[in-house]
Amino acid sequence: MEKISQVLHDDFIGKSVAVRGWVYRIRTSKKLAFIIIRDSTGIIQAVANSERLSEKIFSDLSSLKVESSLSIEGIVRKDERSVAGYEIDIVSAHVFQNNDKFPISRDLGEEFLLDNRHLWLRSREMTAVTKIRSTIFKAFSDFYYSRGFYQVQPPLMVSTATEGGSTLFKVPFFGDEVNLTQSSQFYLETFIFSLENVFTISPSFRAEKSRTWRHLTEYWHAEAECAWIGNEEMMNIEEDMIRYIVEKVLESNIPELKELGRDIEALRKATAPFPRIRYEKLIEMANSFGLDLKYGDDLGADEERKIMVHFDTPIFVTHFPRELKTFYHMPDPGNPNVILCHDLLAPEGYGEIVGGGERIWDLQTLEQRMKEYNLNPEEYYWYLDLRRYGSVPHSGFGMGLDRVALWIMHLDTITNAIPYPRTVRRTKP
RNA sequence: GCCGUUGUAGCUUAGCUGGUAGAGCACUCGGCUGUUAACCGAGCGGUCGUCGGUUCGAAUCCGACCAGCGGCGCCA
Repeated sequence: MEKISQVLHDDFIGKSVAVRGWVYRIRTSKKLAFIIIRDSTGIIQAVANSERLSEKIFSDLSSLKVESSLSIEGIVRKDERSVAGYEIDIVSAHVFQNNDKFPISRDLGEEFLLDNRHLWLRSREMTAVTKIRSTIFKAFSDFYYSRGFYQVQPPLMVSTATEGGSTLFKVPFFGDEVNLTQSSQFYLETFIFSLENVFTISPSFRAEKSRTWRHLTEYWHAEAECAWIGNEEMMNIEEDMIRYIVEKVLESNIPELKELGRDIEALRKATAPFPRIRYEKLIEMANSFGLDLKYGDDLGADEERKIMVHFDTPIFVTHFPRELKTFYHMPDPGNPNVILCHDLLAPEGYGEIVGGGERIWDLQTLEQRMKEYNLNPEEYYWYLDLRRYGSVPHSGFGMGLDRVALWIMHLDTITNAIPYPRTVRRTKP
């Protein structure tokens, strides 16, 4: 039994092969049936010729419908007339299931395809998306393993908030209540005292009623935390990591990128060095692009889009004003009104994909900041304990892998970048 | 939380100023072809989101309700 992509080579010409898969397209006539068969590796055209097959087999094959499953044996021929350039003359066939009409045909609406995502998953587009995601997820882990990081598994059910309490999902818990995690950062920080450098890929949940092209309520959060390093060094590592992911996709997924119509040269440009721009400089720059921002304004989706069409690579934006970020960020010793943090904005208008920076590691400063944010120190006793026993400078980041996938594939909405999107209005299929 | 929009066959849709519905895809049958999202002919398939109102007459106008979609904010 061969995989279809294997068969698409001159080595197989004239040889007998067996492939199995699903009917991708079928066209029939009295004497011939053209069946395009799909498996996980690709598509190939097979021809059933009534003169060479028994009447039974020919009529069985002719009556197949899209997505029927079968296996065939036949002789490979090079043929310009076939979609993939090669063709199999069917000698024998076995039909596993000749199904009823497949619900998905052409000219379909976005909503219908989302309702039928379990079936649409078989489409060439979704196959390309899921293959590229696989590369991205693997590349992320591989990168950190190669740097000597440990992968850790934080809890998903938690009793404390990381960002704001209003966006937490509450889940019943033995008569009590627990939250679904929004970020594993605090737990990752607990690991650095034994492992120093750690990462995780785990889901995060946000109960924000966001209805935008780049928000999911359940998304794949890639996070890392490193002992002994500061904001600058953290950015160096992230830059290498992003570049590694893009390179791996370019190495492994050119056919899939083409399938999605991705401008591959534009993606290749993203592997150049990433500019680092201080927040206040970025405001000036944005205004020179025609925006109207003042110091202290946060960057909205429109602003990020308008800024990022001017860059080929992602850019780091650093030194945000304190008020724009949450409590655990380290103030800049040179200017305590700004913090040692960074956002990474993806090019081609995609905007924020990473948020990170140096963490406050001094107990007093952290306690004071928590007071300013009205957080109860008792709930965070374990987080504060980290600053009591052998505290060290450290930095980390969180990256939305689905957003990275969205940008790398140049799709128009995040729901197309994940197989089963969970949004404020969708939990099916 | 705010703003905007849509609801007509399984799916994608046409239907302007009111005269009780047309098409493409899918499916079935037939024809034809080395076909490429094939093509040609026929068939199947719709109480036009729901309820109420105006009218001789409502998919079309009005009202209420229901459901869906898009964008912003929030963030990754």
